[in-house]
Amino acid sequence: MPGQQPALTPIANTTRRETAVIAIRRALLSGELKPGQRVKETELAESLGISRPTAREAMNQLISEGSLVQEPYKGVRVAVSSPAVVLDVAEVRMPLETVAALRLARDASGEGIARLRRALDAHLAALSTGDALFSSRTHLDLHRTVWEASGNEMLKKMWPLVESQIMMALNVDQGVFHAPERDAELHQRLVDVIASGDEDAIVAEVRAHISNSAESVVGMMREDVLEDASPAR
Amino acid sequence: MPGQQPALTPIANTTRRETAVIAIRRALLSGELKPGQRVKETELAESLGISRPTAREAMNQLISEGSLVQEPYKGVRVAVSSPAVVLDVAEVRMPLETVAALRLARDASGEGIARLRRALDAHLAALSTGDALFSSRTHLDLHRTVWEASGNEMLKKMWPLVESQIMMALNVDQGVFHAPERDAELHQRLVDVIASGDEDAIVAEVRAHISNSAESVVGMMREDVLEDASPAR
DNA sequence: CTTCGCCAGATCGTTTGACAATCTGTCACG
DNA sequence: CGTGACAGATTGTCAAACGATCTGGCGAAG
Repeated sequence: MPGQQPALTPIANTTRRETAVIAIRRALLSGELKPGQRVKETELAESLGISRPTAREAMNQLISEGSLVQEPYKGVRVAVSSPAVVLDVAEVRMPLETVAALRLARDASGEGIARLRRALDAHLAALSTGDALFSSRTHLDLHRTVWEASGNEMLKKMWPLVESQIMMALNVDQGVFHAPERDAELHQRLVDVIASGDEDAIVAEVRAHISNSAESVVGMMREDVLEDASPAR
Repeated sequence: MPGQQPALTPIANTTRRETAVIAIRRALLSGELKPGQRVKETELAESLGISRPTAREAMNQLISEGSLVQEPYKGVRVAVSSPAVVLDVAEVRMPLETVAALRLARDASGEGIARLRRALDAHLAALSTGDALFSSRTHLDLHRTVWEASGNEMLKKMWPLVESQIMMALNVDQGVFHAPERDAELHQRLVDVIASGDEDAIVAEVRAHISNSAESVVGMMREDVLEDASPAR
């Protein structure tokens, strides 16, 4: 692993299906597609200006990632999270993101940490714009960098599943309360601890980061239930 | 969670796509489809007696699970494992399967342990038939039971990704050496330790089970490379 | 009033057929 | 030998049609 990016990278084919997947993801992240909402092939195809089979393929991909949920013959809906699921995700994320972070910390080339620093810079910049949608994306990018830069192929394969769950949690976060300064501090600290190489500290920080985040989201969800009669929702 | 299975369960629709997925999985597990082998839509459709789009959907699902690998416009191949990947999978499996096993052990209803016992019985019975393919399937069933009976929704979602990697490892195992008695002993012990409720022992046993299995497969792969000139391959 | 059966409409699942897009290999020419 | 053109193979996409399934509404019977 030479740890250097080639100056010229191959131009990748982008299929219309992939473009559709990206568009749907954007709609999910922005809240245009809402939890529980019905997603019909024909409508989606028309909205995106693609054929129905292509829409279907894009939907199938997001179904496999967990952002959409399908029942045969009954259609597709946007996945809905719940406090129990958020806690399940956190339970799985803690050990996995710890594995990833430890691999980053142990990588003598420092390439992974450098990538993580860049992702942090981007996230901090996004937070300072006050644009919640933009910073949600950089937030996801930051965590994805932890998983991908770990170099563990299995973690890379698993990331899309995890991302879709985090995306749902971020939607809850955005919808209720947003604290950019707090977010910046937490992620700055996470990256600093990983870069420190102190493995015990990394284990503890990753755990706390994820656990606190999940508890926060669960708390917001439970407040949502209490004020479910709100006309704004 | 009442912990009881209803006497009558809804009749599930099985789409042709799902039937095709199952058939392809069987071909992968049996070795009919070999690592690195090209899988063409038109041929697969003809072999399975389905239309090309349906074959395409089945393939896409297996691509998302990791059993098949796709490059746009260049086609699909059966995924190939490698020592590095096997070790990556083990690194991820150890904490996750530990989480699952601990949840099983902590479940006061004992339902998960009962399911696991049933899966073990099935696996032991399969091993005693001497049919390697059949026992590969029950082996996968047993580990899938650990993940699914844990009750963690995220683990359930992740299982297909893990299963496809284990399936590749089992193919290596079958192709080289098979030790039913050893297999039976290892899985009997794993289940017994989980059922014992001794959490430290569970952590250690799951770790050893997965780690030793991975090292064994890696060893076989490396022997394969050494004798790669063998005409039987 | 309740329950059941029937039917229509909507949508998903699948098939057929065609064409566009891309890749790969071969051949001819400079 | 290198380059460009072309053909063939396969994938990606589209259009259209039909089969399969589900859901809701309505009328009839008890």
